[in-house]
Amino acid sequence: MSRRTTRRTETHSHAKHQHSRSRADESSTEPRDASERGRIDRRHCPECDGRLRTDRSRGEVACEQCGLVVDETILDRRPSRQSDPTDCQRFGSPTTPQYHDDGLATVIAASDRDAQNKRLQPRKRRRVERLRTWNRRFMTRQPAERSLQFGLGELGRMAAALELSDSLRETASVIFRQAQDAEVHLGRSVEATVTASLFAAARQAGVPLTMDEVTAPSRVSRAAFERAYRNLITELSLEIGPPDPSNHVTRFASELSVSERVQRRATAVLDAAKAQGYHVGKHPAGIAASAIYAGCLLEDADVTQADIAAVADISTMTIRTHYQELLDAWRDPA
DNA sequence: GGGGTAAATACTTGCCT
DNA sequence: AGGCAAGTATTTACCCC
Repeated sequence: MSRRTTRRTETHSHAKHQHSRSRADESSTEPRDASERGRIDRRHCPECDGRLRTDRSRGEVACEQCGLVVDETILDRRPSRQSDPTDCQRFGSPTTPQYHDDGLATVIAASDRDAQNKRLQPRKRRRVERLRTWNRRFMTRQPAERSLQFGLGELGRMAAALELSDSLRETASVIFRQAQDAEVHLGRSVEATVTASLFAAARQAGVPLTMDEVTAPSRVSRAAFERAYRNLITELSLEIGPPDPSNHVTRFASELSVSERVQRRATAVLDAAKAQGYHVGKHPAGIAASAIYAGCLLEDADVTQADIAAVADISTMTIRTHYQELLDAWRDPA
């Protein structure tokens, strides 16, 4: 993996920034920049507050000061080779970590015609057939390459079954490749590692996905998955925080159609509690639901514990056990 | 409906074989 | 890889205000 990814792994917590920002970049309609170094971004680095620079040729937004890559999925909007035949730097499709050969396969066409679309001579045809066979064999010859190909295929299948975003799938692909490089799954099921990569990517991106949900479309047992996940975390030393209840707050709030003020209160209460680590080891949905209830009390909203418990799929008792402590944490920040 | 207690159950973790 | 025990969190049943 490149130096860029190294920097990224150290700052896993910025995964969220990548996702939220890439969309903004793709939809950007600002004029192209002619300079080679790229233009200065309006935004600032989330880590050191330095200036961000967009480098179209590399397809990334990076901090000038500390080098943190905030986004490496932006579109290259320079003119394509079609509009400038002399520009050999840009040709073919963009590369993607989702395929074992980065999407840059050399494929010998299946038809028996040459570039001028003329039929090949029989002798030449046999030769092309032989080349085709060997090309196919070489592409997936090494076992590692084969399991990579299989794994990424599985990953795509599961991501589709779980209806996950493309960016999440890309993150999972990168994690799976790192696992492959580190030989995490030697002697273990590739599928378990795939499932674990997907789950790790979801956790990093703050996507509320439970262990049961990821293992559902997978053919591995829950126990095998858990082993693979633990191995993945330790071997790649991924830093993954406890599941973040904040993601649930937004969802529950909209399902309950509570006011904007209530939601803001709930978020504030939750942030205070998170700062004190209150949420660690507790059911994220339970904490989120309790924060909403606290928000409703503070704003005098007419929502019962039972209403919230129903949308959060938890018991009213859980709300009662948490909301007082959440309010205490909010009133008396550490 | 809100608030509580006690017991049952679920889940995690560490340890052992 | 599986079983067990201990600890913690959550749920259920039930009560009172």
